[in-house]
Parts: sequence; C-alpha cells; structure tokens
Amino acid sequence: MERQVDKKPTRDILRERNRMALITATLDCVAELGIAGTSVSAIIERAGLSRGMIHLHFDGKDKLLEEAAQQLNAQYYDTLDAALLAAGPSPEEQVEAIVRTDLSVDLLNERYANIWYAFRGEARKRDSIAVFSNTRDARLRNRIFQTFLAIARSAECPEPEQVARDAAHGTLALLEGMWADFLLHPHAFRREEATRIVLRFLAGLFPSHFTLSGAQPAER
Amino acid sequence: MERQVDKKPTRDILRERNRMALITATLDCVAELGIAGTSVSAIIERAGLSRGMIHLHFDGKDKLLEEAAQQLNAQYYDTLDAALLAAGPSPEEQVEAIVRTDLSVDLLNERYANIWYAFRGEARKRDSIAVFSNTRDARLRNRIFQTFLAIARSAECPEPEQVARDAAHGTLALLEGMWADFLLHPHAFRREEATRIVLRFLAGLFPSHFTLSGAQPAER
DNA sequence: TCGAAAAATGGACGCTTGTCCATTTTTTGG
DNA sequence: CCAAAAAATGGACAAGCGTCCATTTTTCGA
Repeated sequence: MERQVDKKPTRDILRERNRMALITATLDCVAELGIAGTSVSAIIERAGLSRGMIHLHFDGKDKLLEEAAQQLNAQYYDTLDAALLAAGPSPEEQVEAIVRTDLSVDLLNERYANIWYAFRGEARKRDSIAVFSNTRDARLRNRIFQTFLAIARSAECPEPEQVARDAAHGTLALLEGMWADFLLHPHAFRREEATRIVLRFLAGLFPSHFTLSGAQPAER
Repeated sequence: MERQVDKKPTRDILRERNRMALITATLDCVAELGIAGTSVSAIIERAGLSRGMIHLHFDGKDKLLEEAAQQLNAQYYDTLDAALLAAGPSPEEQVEAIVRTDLSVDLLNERYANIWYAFRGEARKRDSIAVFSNTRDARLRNRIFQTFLAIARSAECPEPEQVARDAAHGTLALLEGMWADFLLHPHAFRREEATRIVLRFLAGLFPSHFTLSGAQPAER
C-alpha cells in the first residue's frame, strides 16, 4: 500500500505557497496603504514575485481582491468557532464568548480593522466583496439570534422573538460601533471598557441572565 | 447712502455657484461610484464644467475632496443643532433628540451613508479626511457625555462620570452600528426598530429616566 | 537523463489618471 | 463702449495603472 503522504508534487506545494503569498501581500497592502494604494506593483513588490503571477494564479487584480476578502472572512469565523467550542454550552456563555472574542486582540486589531473598513468602503461598487460582507453578517446574525431566542424563552418574555431580534440586532450594532471606535482611536481604545458596555446592554435586557462583574449598576 | 445689497458683483456669485457645483458633484460621485470611481473626469462631467475648474477653485483633487468632506460635516451638525434647538431642554429630551435625529431620514439615508463609509475607508491614508472625521466624533461625543452626566447625577449613581462615559460611548457605538446596518441592508432596515433598540439600551441604564413607549420590557 | 509540461518572469502595450497652461470667453469699472 | 482683469475652457503632458504574452526557468515522469 503506497503512502499517500508526500504524494503531492513539489510543484503544487510551491504553487500554493506563491498563491498565499499574493493574498497575504494584498491584505498587507490594503491594511497599510488603503484600497487606493493597493496597486499591482505594490502587491508584487511586497510578495517578492513577478508581475505576471497575478494573472497566472488569479484572473486579474479583481479576483485577487475577492479571494483575499474571502480568506479574511474565513479567518474571522475560524477564530470565532474555536472560541465558541471552548466556551461553555449555555446560551449566556455562548453570547459572552462571541462578545469577548469579537473584541479580543485576535480579531479587533489595527490590521484587521483597517482592512475591514477599507473593504466596506468599496463594497458598494464591487459585488464580489459585498456578497462576502453580507454573508458574514447573515451567518453571525442568525447564530446570535438563535442564542438569544433560547435566553428569551427561558426568561419567559412576553414576545421572545422580538426581544431576541432586538437583542441580536443591538449586540451586533454595539460590536460594530466598537470596531469603528477602535479604527478611529486605536490608542485611546480600552478593550475592557468596550466589553463592559456591551455587557451593560445585555444586563439591561436580561437582568437575571447577565451580570456586570466588577462594574456598578447604573441605578440602584 | 448706498445700498449694500446687490453690491456683490455677478462675477463672484457665479464663481461661488461653480464652486458649490464642484463640491456637490464630488459628493454625488463618491455616493454612487465610491472613492475609487470619483475621478476628475467623472466630477467635471457631472458638474457640467471644464477640467481646469478644479485647479482654479481648489488646488487639485485632494483639496476638493477635503472641502467636500468638510461641507458634509457641516450639514450633519446643522441638522443636529436644529433638532436639539427644537427639542425640549431636559437632558432626557436632548438625548432622545440626538438619537432620533441621527437615525432620521435627513441624516441616515443611502447617499449620506455611502459617502460616510467611503470616506472612512480611506481616512487612514488621507490626513485631511481623518482630521475632520475625528473632529466630528469629538464634538458629538463631548456633547452627549455632558448630557448623560446631568442624568447620571440626577439619578444619584455611585460613579456618575463612569456611568455617563459608558452611556455616551455605548449610545454612539449603537448609532454607529445602526448606520453600518443601514449601509449593508438599506431595504430591510427599519428605522423604528433601530430607535427602539437604542432606547432599550438607555432604559436599561437609566430605568427611571427612559421608558419604551409601545415596546414591552424584555423581562418582567 | 532528457524531453515535455508547468511555473515564473518582466517588459511592452493601451488606457486612464491628475496636473498644468496657452487660449478664449465673460465681466468689470471708468 | 472699451480696455483691463477675471473666469472658464479644453487639449497636451507625464506618470501610473492593469493586462497580456513571448521568453526563460524549474519541475515532472518515463
């Protein structure tokens, strides 16, 4: 019986390496230079490869940008999924894991925020990026909604669907706002403060399910 | 005694008109084509003027973009100030006016949102735009913080400064998130729902100062 | 080991960009 | 009404863009 390992030719390994180098270089350029500054020349210079590679591995600059956006998206979900797996199984723990992970340094950092907002700014024009952006949004939205629905039902709310929808909507909007805050003031940003505020929001909605460890309640 | 009215030469009036036409055309282009699509050719075509005008009225495309951003900023504050003047004088009414105005169709519409996020995406690279963006943020942040501080003191919170800071931070982040939500799903967006969620947040922080008219509390 | 095939190179190409300026048109004040 | 001044025009220009392809280099399978 032949070993399947090491069966893949060197050629393909090197090919894949260059492919990834192009994607990484593209994301680096977007983070540092913005979309406008991310030219083919800038990308291939950073990747240390030749001009023609972009046309060989992708079908031009647009496709490269699209695949770079998809890879970024995949990284986001890999990190989130790992955190959700490590967290406890209860809805409260899952929600808190989403919040803390989304605000953690693994996801909310200067590189990631720069790329994210650069893409969003041009998403309207480029369908490829808009699709990926919406997909990310929809997946996360649905997951967090289901979690809140379980909480709302266990809390015996009058209208659990509406409450869960509001909770999901508000939590995502808050997280989004924290990202924008970080983008504009990366040095003044305080991770604990951002986390505390989101938890304040949740504690306001579900007082018996979320508590502020360390933070005083706003009113007695 | 000479009349001062009509003293200004026709020349200056026409000059100013063309200047404004360039700024408006620039903002239209950014809204429809994105920053990348906003070329000098696109701008002058939309304005119905000749190429050289950009260099005559401004000192090139960059300055034009900067002044366009400043004008957008001025429009935002004019609308907000008018709403605050029309609203009642109490801190609660002032906060609610900010929220409702920020989410009103006068400010939160497709044109405005497109321009806003297009600028933000490239703000990192262009100092001129970044400065205006931060200024807007700082002005609004301070105003809303002072208002919350009054509320927190009247509510006799244990730490009014921290509570007011959290409330201002959270409210702005929520509004920011609602804008992003509108940008991505302008048709699915529900203005009342967004407003209700922000008020839920405020009611959670200050139960005796904000109430949800029409909305059920999440828990009894 | 060697011919075939795949991968990588980098220069040439046409096109668009923003800037600038010689020219024309309009407006002004006497 | 007319000369001087201001405003507006639009083409020329160099620089930079993304694409493409003839050529060279590397890897593969027999």
